[in-house]
Amino acid sequence: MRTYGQYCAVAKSLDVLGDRWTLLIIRELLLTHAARYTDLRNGLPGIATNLLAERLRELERAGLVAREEAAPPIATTLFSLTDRGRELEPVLHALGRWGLPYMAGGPAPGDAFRGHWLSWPAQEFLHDQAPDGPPVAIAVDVDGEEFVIECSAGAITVRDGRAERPDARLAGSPHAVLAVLTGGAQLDDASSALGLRFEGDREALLRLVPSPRLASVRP
Amino acid sequence: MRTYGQYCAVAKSLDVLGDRWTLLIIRELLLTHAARYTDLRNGLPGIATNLLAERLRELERAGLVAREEAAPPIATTLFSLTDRGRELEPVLHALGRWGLPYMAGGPAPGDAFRGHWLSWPAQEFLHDQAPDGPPVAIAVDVDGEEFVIECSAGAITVRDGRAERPDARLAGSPHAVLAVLTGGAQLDDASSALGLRFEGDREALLRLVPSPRLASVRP
DNA sequence: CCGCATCCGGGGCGATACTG
DNA sequence: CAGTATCGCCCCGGATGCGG
Repeated sequence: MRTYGQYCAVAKSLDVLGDRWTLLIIRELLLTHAARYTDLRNGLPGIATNLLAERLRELERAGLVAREEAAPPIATTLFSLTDRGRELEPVLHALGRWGLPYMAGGPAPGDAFRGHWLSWPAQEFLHDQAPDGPPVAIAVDVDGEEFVIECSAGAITVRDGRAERPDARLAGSPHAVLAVLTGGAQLDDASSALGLRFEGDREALLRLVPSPRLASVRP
Repeated sequence: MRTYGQYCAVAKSLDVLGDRWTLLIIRELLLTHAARYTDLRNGLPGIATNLLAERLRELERAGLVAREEAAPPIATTLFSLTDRGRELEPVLHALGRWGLPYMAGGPAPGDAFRGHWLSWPAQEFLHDQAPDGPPVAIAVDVDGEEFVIECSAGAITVRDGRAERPDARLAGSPHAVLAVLTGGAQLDDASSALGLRFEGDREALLRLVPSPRLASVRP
């Protein structure tokens, strides 16, 4: 990117991050911790393959991304954030929170969606309201992509994949699941109005779901 | 800007903010509260005038910027942020904090500088360590641009212009002043190594300057 | 298959000139 | 003062090819 040529911290940040797709690549690496080139392509629908390669090179040169060549039997390349790259988490969180209102109406026609994009709002908005209770696991199925929200002793973790024996199952559109996760819709309202499907232990979910707040995604 | 077409809050934010110069225009409006077109041009050295006009139109359409035509005797246009635009303050703060390390070496050759760009670090890093003390005012002169840091009853305010009877005067390069404001350099070190000039009540400044911390700009 | 490199068309961007 | 007009150029998007 052409530099702004300004002795200002915001401009200096944008000199590094301002190129198209750069911050979304950071998003993917923050959400996945370590990803192959193909994983990144899949998490960034719409990116041109040459741009992804070029951005990764630039981010490596800037010291935000590390490239790890796996041992011969595996023969693949893993991309991950350096410490300096992980320091961008507050920036991505601020951007995500500011953009939440644009999610309210549901996806625009043609919008792509990936299940793991919801792991940020799950981490950010859910809180364990009964830290002394037993651990719970909630399986989430969004447009066929599945992940698991686990809660134990006050800590929330989100991981990809299927749960073995979840306490509850949540399934529906991205919009419906997001509305429930951010506290913008009550479970029953989302079921009737947004087609959300819920089964299992109702208490397990209600333990985590926040009360409605300003930053939420309302139906 | 061409939309990313992703149902993700970060991507939706970047659909609005991702164009070149857009976030720097927001920076100017956050720092100046209300600015004329010419003020914005002056605070954004390097921008092409057609781009500034186009960005302002887009930001107005997006509901982030309001254009106010002053009454006939004044005959000028004022641009300011809407409430929604001001909600970007956390985003700009996060970007500024992340970019601080890039300021450590001083300006790159050819870098432009404007005095009011320092008002953010002044607000962010200075704290009144003696809220019960008398009000103080410190005049700052950076490359000929002047502003005033005022402190009263624990609150820090920064404004452009000259102080009538400041308790202290601080003058020097952007790099030197920034290093002192962020706590990266002690006053004496900055004087000897960075050519900082200081006169007046030393206690007035030491009351505000933070102790060295990680996010500071070191010489 | 994975991780790119190359090629090409179109549009965003940069610089300057000009205007009510 | 607050823009519009114009014109290269380079970044970006989309497709294809290619070595390990």
